Amino acid sequence: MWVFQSPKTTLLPSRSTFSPRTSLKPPVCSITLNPTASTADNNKLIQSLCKQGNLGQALKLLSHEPNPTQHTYELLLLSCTHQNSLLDAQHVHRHLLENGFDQDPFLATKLINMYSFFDSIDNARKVFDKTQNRTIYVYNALFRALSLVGHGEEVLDTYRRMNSIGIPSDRFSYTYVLKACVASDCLVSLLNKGKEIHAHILRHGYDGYVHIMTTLVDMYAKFGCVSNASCVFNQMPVKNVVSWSAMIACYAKNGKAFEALELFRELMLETQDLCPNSVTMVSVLQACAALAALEQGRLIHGYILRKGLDSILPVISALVTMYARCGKLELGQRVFDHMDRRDVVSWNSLISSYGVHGFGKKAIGIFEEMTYNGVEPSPISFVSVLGACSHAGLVDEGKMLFKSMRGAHGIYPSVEHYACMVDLLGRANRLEEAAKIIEDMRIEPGPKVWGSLLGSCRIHCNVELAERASIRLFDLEPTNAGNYVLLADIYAEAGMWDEVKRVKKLLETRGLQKVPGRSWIEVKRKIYSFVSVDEVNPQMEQLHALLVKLSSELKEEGYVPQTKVVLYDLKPVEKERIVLGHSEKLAVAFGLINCSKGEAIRITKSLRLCEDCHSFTKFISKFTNREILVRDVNRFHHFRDGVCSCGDYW
DNA sequence: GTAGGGTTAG
Repeated sequence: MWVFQSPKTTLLPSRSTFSPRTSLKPPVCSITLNPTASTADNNKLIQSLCKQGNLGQALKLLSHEPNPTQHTYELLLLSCTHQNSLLDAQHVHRHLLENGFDQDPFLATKLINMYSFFDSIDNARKVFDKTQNRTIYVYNALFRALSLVGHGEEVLDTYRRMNSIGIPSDRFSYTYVLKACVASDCLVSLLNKGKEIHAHILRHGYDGYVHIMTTLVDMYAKFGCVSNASCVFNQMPVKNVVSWSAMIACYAKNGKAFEALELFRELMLETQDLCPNSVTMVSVLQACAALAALEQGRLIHGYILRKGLDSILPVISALVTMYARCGKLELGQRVFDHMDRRDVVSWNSLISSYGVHGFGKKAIGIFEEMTYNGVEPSPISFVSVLGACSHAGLVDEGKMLFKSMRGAHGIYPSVEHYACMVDLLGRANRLEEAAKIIEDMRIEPGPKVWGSLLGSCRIHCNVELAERASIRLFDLEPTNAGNYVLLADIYAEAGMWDEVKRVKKLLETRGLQKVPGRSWIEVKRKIYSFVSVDEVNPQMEQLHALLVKLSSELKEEGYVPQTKVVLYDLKPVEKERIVLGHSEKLAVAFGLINCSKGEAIRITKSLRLCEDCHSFTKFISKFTNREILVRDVNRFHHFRDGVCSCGDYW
């Protein structure tokens, strides 16, 4: 028997000096044979070496110790994950099998966790299969491992078998299986399974556990079931900051930014003992960005500074995006400039910020600066930079970047990337080339890709290609009203009124409705929202009167109403009345009345800006000498002195 | 011995 000793280190460092995440440099050890050392001493020494991060020496000693303990194996496995060494981990695994620990449920749990860490799900499953005494810990470890790789269905199968042999769920199992419902890579929604488990949780009296109920809120949020999520949230007997954050995130992610900000206000006003943290703030910033609520966003930024949350990377990335999406690109850039460290997400935020403002070349420049600084682009970096190329019409640059994905960065294009390319080529009126890209795709082109093509056909009024794309889209997402409306728009523009009727009939028979466009504006920290058929707003009469007056004045300046977007076969004057009532025009009129003269008018639109509103706003900006910023669903339009920053390319 | 919310795009 022998041991080795490091002359300058004590054999057993105190617990406080053990920091598994920091990669400690192994101390220089001199190995001394100690024939009298006991098994207990050796185990202690191996454990101590593991804690010091000296895995190599620990393994050397292991090979000479015939009786390692369970705890020794546990620390060895942990050390292998900290050192990121799958090979060593497998060596320890073999060793413990040979030493009679093959049926130890405690070590089986650790092994499953370890293989999960190394993304080696087959090995994790094998450990589970070979373990006969499956405690709830063993089951939970497998549930967690499978959920992490998206095998939700398998979790639920195993869970059902576990229950059928009389092993009840514990509070941990419930959180894992709820997560499994969302973490499924199969196409069938597991929402109903989630609801069943919800009922189970209530029946078994687990509805008092904050963790479980928060996971439920999150599960409903991820399925887009906002009302179910808020119902669970409202009925929670105890809520903490995580539950509040989950509900705020649910609103922010599901197009309910108003509600997200409202709930945050409630959290601040009505709970004294709960303090929002960085996670909460990220969702709140997302909500501000969605609404282009600049003043609210500034207040939140102030709060973040006061609470010292301004060094947390996700918070800063969300701040950059918030400012850019509120039309303050330069403030976003300033926040970025002040970062003392940046990750790929921070860079992506800035790239997409320049992209939505139409500065394609600048976005490419930042992308290049990022790689020059040694930050590897992620798939989202490419979505951002390709999107930026698309908005700016930089076709050649986009094609080169797309080509470099696989060649220079080893990233295989996903559906999103193909959709960007189709958009890039389609917008530039290279529709056949866009269609060819789809033909040559090695993966199944999903609705995003066909949707991009249809959108481009709408811009360039290509009926034949639009019909081809629509056939696929109606099949892939039969309930998306937007696709039918796009096709009807194209027919209307081509004057094919019978076809317009046919598509509208199709919409009707399928029980779908056109989602009305909505525009909103923030004035003195309050957000005002408009739809074209709004009769509730008390200022509506005044707004209409102003628009009629402006329209006739602008006509003298050369404005010609573009009425081809109206999906009805009406007289020109009626069509003109309809486009004059578009929600963004109402918001512009509201801004003209309620914003002070030197202040820019900032408007957000839920759909793509129509050609008439675009032309109208250009004239307005010159005629009234006002700066008007409109963010539509794709990008920013910055109107000044009769010109738009998009160069009429959008 | 295990658990809950978040960053960028679309």
